[in-house]
Amino acid sequence: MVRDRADRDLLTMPEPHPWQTIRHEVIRRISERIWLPGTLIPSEHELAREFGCARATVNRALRELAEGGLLDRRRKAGTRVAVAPVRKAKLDINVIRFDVERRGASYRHSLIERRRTSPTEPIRSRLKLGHAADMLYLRTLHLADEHPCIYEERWIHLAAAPEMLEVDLDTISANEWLVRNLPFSSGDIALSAANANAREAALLETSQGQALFVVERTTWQGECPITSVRMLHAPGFRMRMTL
Amino acid sequence: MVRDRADRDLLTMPEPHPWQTIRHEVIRRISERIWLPGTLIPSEHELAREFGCARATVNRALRELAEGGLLDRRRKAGTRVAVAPVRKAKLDINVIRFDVERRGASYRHSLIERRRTSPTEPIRSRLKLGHAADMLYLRTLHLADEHPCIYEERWIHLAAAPEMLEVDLDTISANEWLVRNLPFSSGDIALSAANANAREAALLETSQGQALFVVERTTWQGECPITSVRMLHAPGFRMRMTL
DNA sequence: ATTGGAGTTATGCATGTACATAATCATCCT
DNA sequence: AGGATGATTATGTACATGCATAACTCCAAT
Repeated sequence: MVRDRADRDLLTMPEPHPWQTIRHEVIRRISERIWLPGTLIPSEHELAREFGCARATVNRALRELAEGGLLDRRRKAGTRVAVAPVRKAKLDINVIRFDVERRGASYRHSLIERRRTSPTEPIRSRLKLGHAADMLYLRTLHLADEHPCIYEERWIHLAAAPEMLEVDLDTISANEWLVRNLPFSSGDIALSAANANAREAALLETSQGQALFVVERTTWQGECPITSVRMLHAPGFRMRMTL
Repeated sequence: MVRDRADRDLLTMPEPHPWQTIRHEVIRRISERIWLPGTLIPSEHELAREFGCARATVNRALRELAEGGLLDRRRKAGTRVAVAPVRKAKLDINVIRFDVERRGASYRHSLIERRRTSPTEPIRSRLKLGHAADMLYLRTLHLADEHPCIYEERWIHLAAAPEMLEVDLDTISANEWLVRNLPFSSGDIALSAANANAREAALLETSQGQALFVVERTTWQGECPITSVRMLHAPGFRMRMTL
């Protein structure tokens, strides 16, 4: 049998499902150096026999670990402990309002500028739009407990989101409207650091030159770009994630 | 049948497996607003009938999408399109040397300081070590094509990695040695931005006050902390990921 | 010696069945 | 009416089986 209460309780508590138990046990054997990096571990068949379960159950556990980067699997070659694991960290991309409210603060946003125009060259190339396109350019300040926390500059491709012209952006932020109404199929994110210029510093109530955490995000619906946004976070912001 | 070449080729190419085809098709129906946010989608049974496959196959596709945050699933309640999707982005955490070499640059690192000492208070609390512990403190500069790209300050818990005392840190960086020899079971990461102080600016060949991208990472083996590191990235660094 | 198969083997996936579990809904009893 | 109860239903998981596919081994043919 797979379940073993005595062992179970010593580790992280409730793991009712066999495949989770197996995953946990494999992690244990790797982190306690029972199975060394680079070495072959038993085949799914053998593990299934050892744990007294079906091969599919072992497969699910090992597949998850391989996706997480801890194992290397190749057909016929078998499964080995990753030598230099490329670990995968998962980052939650949430609506800004939720992030703020989850920290127990009150949320408000303020539209600074709203302009219908065609994109600048860097934006055009980032969105892979060959010719001038009809776009909405927005500058928005997000506040937590009335303190500015994010200043964002956003381009919205009106061909992808024509309804955006009718949206009352004082009631709902473009961020939230888009997330709620245009689930995107793909996107990319770039994180970096930049010094605040005079205008940005004033908006974020800090001083010029202050290091700001920058998130740039572009989202697509298939081949069609939806929006590209640059978000400057107020000093002190930290983005957390777990491995 | 599930496969449909004509549709297939218009999207992202090779998707030989039914469950991937189904996943893709569900994404399409959501992003093209055929299935609106908040609405119930057909049950696994119905979809299995529609796609002419087993329920388990549908289940796998939907499970992946739920893990990615695009769907909300609850027993009996059924599956609905997430209203305000908390999308999950995956970030690859690689060995620094690999990252540099993958960009086509030559890698070198240089040990600036190596000291056996007990940790400062902030480090002690971050590692949840109540009393003074025996640790190794390292300062290292990582270079790409002889230009500094990362300056790191690292604490290593010697109880977790006693072999570290014997390692020749000019031959292999602590980063790489640890990844190769102590596959860890868990860790946390915090990303932020900071202004370079005089010493950091000098090491990274930039000017004081320059905004730097900061990665702080702590790793654990079960309950036992292994290492905590603060990495300052040279100006211009961007961390990319996809949704 | 190198190339080219054929055989073998481990993983990857699909299927049908079965049972567990959670949530919802209708119903019955007080 | 209101609350407890049991039926229903969709998802979550497990399992046995079978085939597909990739890659390794080894042997034979050129």
